[in-house]
Amino acid sequence: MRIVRVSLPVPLPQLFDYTSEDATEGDIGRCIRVPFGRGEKSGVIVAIADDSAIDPARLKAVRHIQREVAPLPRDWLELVAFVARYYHAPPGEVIALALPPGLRRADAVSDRESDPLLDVGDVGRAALAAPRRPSRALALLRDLVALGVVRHSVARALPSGDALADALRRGWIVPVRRANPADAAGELPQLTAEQGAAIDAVLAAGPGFVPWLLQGVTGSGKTEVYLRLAARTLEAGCQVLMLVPEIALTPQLEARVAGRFPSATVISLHSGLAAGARSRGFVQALEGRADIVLGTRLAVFAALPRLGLILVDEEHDASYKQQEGVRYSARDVAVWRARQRDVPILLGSATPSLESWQHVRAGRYRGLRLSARAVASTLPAVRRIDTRRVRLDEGLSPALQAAIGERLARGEQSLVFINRRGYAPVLSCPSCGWVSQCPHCSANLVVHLADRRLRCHHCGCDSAIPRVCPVCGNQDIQPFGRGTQRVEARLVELFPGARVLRVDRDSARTRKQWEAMLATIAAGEADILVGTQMMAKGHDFPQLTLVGVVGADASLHAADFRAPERLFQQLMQVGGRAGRAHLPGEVLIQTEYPEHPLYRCLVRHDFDAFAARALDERRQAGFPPFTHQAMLRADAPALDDAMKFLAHARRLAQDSAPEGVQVFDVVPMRMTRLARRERAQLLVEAGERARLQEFVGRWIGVLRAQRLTRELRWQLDVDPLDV
DNA sequence: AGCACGCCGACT
DNA sequence: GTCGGCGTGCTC
Repeated sequence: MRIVRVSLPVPLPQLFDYTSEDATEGDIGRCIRVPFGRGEKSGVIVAIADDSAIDPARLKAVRHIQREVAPLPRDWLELVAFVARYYHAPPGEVIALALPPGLRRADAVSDRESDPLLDVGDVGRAALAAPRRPSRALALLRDLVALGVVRHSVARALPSGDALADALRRGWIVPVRRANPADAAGELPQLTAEQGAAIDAVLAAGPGFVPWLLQGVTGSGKTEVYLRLAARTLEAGCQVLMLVPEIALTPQLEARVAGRFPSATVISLHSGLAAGARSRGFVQALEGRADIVLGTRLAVFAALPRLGLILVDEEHDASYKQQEGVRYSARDVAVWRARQRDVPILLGSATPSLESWQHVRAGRYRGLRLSARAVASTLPAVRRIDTRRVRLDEGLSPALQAAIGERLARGEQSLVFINRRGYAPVLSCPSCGWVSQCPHCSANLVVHLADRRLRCHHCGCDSAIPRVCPVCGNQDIQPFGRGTQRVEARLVELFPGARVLRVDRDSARTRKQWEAMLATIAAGEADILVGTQMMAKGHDFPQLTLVGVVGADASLHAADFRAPERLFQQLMQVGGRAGRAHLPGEVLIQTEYPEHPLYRCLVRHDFDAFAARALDERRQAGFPPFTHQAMLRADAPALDDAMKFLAHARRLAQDSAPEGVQVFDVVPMRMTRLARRERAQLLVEAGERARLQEFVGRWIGVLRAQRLTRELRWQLDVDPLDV
């Protein structure tokens, strides 16, 4: 009789012990079902022992150990334990987030049979090409079993008759993705000198852990560098983990990777997948059958026995940070993982995060540069339009209008970038001062004229646009300010013959709509685009030669110390959309502060100067990356309750805070009210990460033991992005 | 987190 | 006399 130590998805920091007749060390890492309280739960075995600190009478027996799937390897359990430790989350919660939900259930075999977990590989492809006579199919299936391509249990479970076709229809057997013949036949693009140098540098450094930051301007061919390095990794028999910010926005990348490696198994992992597909992909990675795992932040938790290289594309992107539950940064976890597994990691971006940039300056990461565009000859010309002394027409300056007119005459595309969707950010009554406030949030309801609604962009609540002022009855209520819809409407009036296309979260709600829009733009069936930051993310629009930036000044004076970094990144990314292929691009930035250093750096495409300056400011102000932060947030229906809890937490912190750890004041959050709850926060900061970690660990332990009033909730955010 | 137990107000 | 509110406490 042995003791199995189990991590369960409950918000408790400890492990739970159970008895088992037959458990062995080989079961460590296996999914398990155990009785828990009145019911039953699934977890993961993290250790096997001979005795337990718990009274033997209280120990319950294991229900079922999932032995059909390979156990999760040690390094995966260590990774999960690290994330739990670093982000101060219960280990079981981290496992719940890292494992596909379908897999964790660990039910009996019947469950697995409905799950398509198999991949027929090369042999399977041959089998599928064979005539589909039932007897022949069954014989082939027997061969596949013999070759170890298909599992016995599943092969046995197949009904007789047209077995193979049936298995395929039910998804028990999944054919390997067909190679894109065009890509496989086509020659590889010629590398630029810089691309070649970057690849050589990474290869020369060998297979061990080296963190690289690849800084490459838009269009410089970062993806080609990733693909060449991936190819070398595959040749060496290793797996590649490639993280991207949002897979929905990058359908071409998926196709490009799959097309480039026709004989490799490429799987994608993201939250949009159906349970079966996600489990299947995870198991393929875990059993070493997947060669390339391409995915969003959750893919950083894929188990990869042959891992040889990690790639993080657009490493500065905020979507790598999970903003609820366990608030981990997939980019940071990826770096830890590369070190743990002693493999190289390449972080790529045109506009690196200041954190990664500072790592290069300090010599902790090695820098690589791609400063020349691989296809177009030059970077776009960036110009400022001083809007202090010009008359704007719905936000559009005469110079921008003229530039759009020129593009129309030449048959080229223009993009007006305005990072605010809807028609106008607020509806207001000029006579009594009423504004359209959200009843649940400290935010204004945005006017959506397209579907005649007032909508809150934070809680989603929605109401009809009133005809008269709800307070004084004034009939002359006005939308103030402007968003994409309003600019779109004006552009239609100004350029009657032009095809104006609005691209924002409202017009491209689904992946299908988004892809349709990309196709429309690529086919040249739109002349003027009006778009939000959706348009800034890595897409090539060969006919786009003008980007006009409207309303950027707003973020110049934002309270958040990261606002300038985000603005610069965004403008550089969206500017990069202009002028690829053979047409030179132009970026026009409307501003009332043409001499602002941020814009001056932008005009020169000088990320380095911007970063150096921003980092100096951060050093002087004592902000990250020169200090390390953890944020405690609380929310309740009434602000006072949240503030009181945090004040209590603050007293506890001050009692135990060591030297070098600074505890700030409790303050309401900038957007205090969100969805009927009021929120406050408490910042803790330290010069040394380890010191902060150690202190926060003890502090959170004490906080967990506090009893709370019913409606109060709190969470901890290590390395918060918004402060 | 669930999910029990447990002790006080408005209903068949 | 009961249904049901959510405070409190436990889960190997």
